[in-house]
Amino acid sequence: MRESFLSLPLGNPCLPSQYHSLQSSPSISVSISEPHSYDSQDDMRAAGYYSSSGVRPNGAPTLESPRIEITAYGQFPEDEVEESNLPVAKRVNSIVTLTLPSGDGYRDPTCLSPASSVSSRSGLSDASSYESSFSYNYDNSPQNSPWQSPSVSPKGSTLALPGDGCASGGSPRHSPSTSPRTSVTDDTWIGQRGSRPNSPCGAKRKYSFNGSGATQKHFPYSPNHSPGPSPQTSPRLSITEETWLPNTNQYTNSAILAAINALTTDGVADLGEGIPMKARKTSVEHNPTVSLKVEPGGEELSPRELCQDEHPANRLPLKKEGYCGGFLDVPQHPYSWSKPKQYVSPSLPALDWQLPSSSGPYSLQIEVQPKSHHRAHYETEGSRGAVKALAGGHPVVQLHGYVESEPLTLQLFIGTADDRLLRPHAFYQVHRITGKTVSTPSHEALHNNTKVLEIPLLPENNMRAIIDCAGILKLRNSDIELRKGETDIGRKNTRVRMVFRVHINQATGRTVSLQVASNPIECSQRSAQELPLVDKQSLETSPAAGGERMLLDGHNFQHDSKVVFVEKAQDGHHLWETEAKIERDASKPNSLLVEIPPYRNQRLSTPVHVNFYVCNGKRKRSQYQRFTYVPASVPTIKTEPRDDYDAPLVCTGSGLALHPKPFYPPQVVTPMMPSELRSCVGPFPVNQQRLPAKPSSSPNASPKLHDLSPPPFSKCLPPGPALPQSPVPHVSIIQEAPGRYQPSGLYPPSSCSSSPTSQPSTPTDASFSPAHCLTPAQPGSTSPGAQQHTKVAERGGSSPPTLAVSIKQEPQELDQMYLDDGEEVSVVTQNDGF
DNA sequence: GACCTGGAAGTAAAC
DNA sequence: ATGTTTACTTCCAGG
Repeated sequence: MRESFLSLPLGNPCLPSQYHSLQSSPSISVSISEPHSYDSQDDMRAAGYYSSSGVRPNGAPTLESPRIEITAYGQFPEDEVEESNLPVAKRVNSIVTLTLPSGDGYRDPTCLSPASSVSSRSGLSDASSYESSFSYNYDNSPQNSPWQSPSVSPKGSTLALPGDGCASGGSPRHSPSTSPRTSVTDDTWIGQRGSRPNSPCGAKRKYSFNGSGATQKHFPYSPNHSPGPSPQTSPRLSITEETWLPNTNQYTNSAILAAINALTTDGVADLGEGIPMKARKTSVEHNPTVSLKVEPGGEELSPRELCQDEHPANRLPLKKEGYCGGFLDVPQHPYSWSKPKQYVSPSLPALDWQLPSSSGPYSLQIEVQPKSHHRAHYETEGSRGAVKALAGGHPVVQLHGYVESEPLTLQLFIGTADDRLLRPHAFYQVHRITGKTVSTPSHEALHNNTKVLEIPLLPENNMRAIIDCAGILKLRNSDIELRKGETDIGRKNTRVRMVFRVHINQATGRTVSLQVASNPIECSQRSAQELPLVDKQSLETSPAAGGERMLLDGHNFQHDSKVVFVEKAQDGHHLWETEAKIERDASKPNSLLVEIPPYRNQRLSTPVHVNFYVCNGKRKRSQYQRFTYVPASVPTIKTEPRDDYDAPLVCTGSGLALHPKPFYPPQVVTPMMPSELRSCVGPFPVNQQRLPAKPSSSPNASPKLHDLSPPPFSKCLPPGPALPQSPVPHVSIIQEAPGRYQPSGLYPPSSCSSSPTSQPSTPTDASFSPAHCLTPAQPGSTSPGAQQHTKVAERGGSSPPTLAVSIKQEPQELDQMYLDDGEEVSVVTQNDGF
């Protein structure tokens, strides 16, 4: 049973001090503050992602615009938001009051579910975990994230209401079938889940049994959750909303405002946000986030349990599971955690900040990359296991250069893998895996609606962790898209990256934050089976004359696969495109032997960066891969080394370097400031810049779209350039103990500014402002633009009008989407410019 | 019996 | 407005 979730505003109690306040009611206060400090960063993040929108209204001002919207104040974006939606008072009370008895609750859950859902199962598990877990309170979050609940609930809810299932939801949605989404509010909730499900109610599905039937199946889930019958009951449900509310309270003021709206909405309805549906949903969803599970007993979390996340906002409930999971050994257990936690400072950089992978003596590296494909599981499914490594086993992450005796906490969350700056993925959440097969202890925490898995990094293990405890949960697109601030589209947005972070406290009182992102991971069943994917290319460069053969290693290559080389202008316009010859006889499902086509201009004085992709048909393209034509005199370079290219970047860590593949655009890089830097800066930049083409990068993306997009780079922040490589180190964010980040230096505030805007800061974050800026690096960074956009657009953006507009269109192809993003970028730029 | 998986049916959204 | 295709979710079943 899950039980109810309580909302936890807090999230992670762990950090007492800091967070506490939050928890208590912190939120509110927090929020307030945020505004001030608000660095954009945090907010941005928070906002961005989550709900933000609601928030914005409030404080945003500062940030302003664009991004701000998103932000809500609270860091807890989602939660907040949602919460916010609720009026504060209400919330609290509401909690009580609100409780949506069943229906809503459920729905909310749904909403939540999305996010939450994530957990949902997890949640379940969580719970268990918690239990097992022990120690830490972290969050107790009840399920962790509210999210979970949602999921469950949704269905459950539905179930519950058999008849209406939906009904319960009452809401409109109910008609589940109908268009769930439409009605955002309730429906949404309900509906959402339902959405497909809708069917549930009406649904087509056969499953249904009894009348209500439809849902029943859901139960299954619920089963997990609560089998419960009472649909309503399902813990989740209750939890959700109610929970949320309460929690919410804690959250930010802005949130409150939002909440109010939301609440008012009603719970209704919409308040004003104008964004009815989404908003509500959002709110709802958010709420979920917030909520914690209580029931279970202990699980609930005490506030303390909540983990402390950095941002208050972030802190949401966590799951705690114990280490248990694995057996293991692990010395690590609880204790270790605790220590680590210490490190965590309240003001940790928002998850969407770009951080370097190395700084000074420290270097966070992914020793073993995850496989390029990992089918994520839905809340309605059972876990599909932990992400594995290409060669078997699991990804491995290690912090080099750390000689202290204190253990640290390695954070892991699921980030985006598009062309934009790295940020938490709205449609995927990390899922904690426990069991006999798991040797690494971990526990979940929520940061602004983003689940973060915290794993101990122990000196005795050489600060090396085997990531066998992380799965990936897919949230329903309909649930996420309904969120107020969410502008991203889930459709075809199925690539993610595992993002690892570590925060190192230094004697000086500062905290060095490092981040590394893995190679992209395709998470959809279909994409994994059908889309061609290039894991490795034997050549990175070639003389303009071409003619050399390049071996591509990857997946899903077909006899009729084509390899297309493309050159795009920064603005996305196609400058050149040609199909390379493939030696069919030498090609296999996992490899293609390609003859490098001659470049359009045989007289090169400088290297020219182009892209190529493998195409299995109109809509089945791999991501863009980088390739460089060099003047005849320049020797070609073999790919593997990739580092070459990326090297600098690499440092940063994210796997960029490695990525043989696709470039991700900046994003890949993103992890680190570097990326940005890159973009802006010299060497890489160049490449990257070209890469920009990437936008199109998405191979898939239709060129056309790309074209539209403005050149990302242009936007690069000015500053960036200067820093070029060193960047990394500098990039790293250092925050003072107090919690605020200071830029290590490099980044000019200016850039920050942009970022801020773009991102919504979270309340907590606020504190950082300046420093964050750094992080934000993104902002400026070339990609930045994109990133910003991203955020803006995606998250929340309030963004600039422009962005706002753009919003979720389906990308014909993801790439395109991203490309579109590019557009956003442009917009962003504007924003930046204000 | 729980957890993983792979495969695929059913549904909704995009063309 | 309708039919087709594509992508997303939910189920099912086997290991």
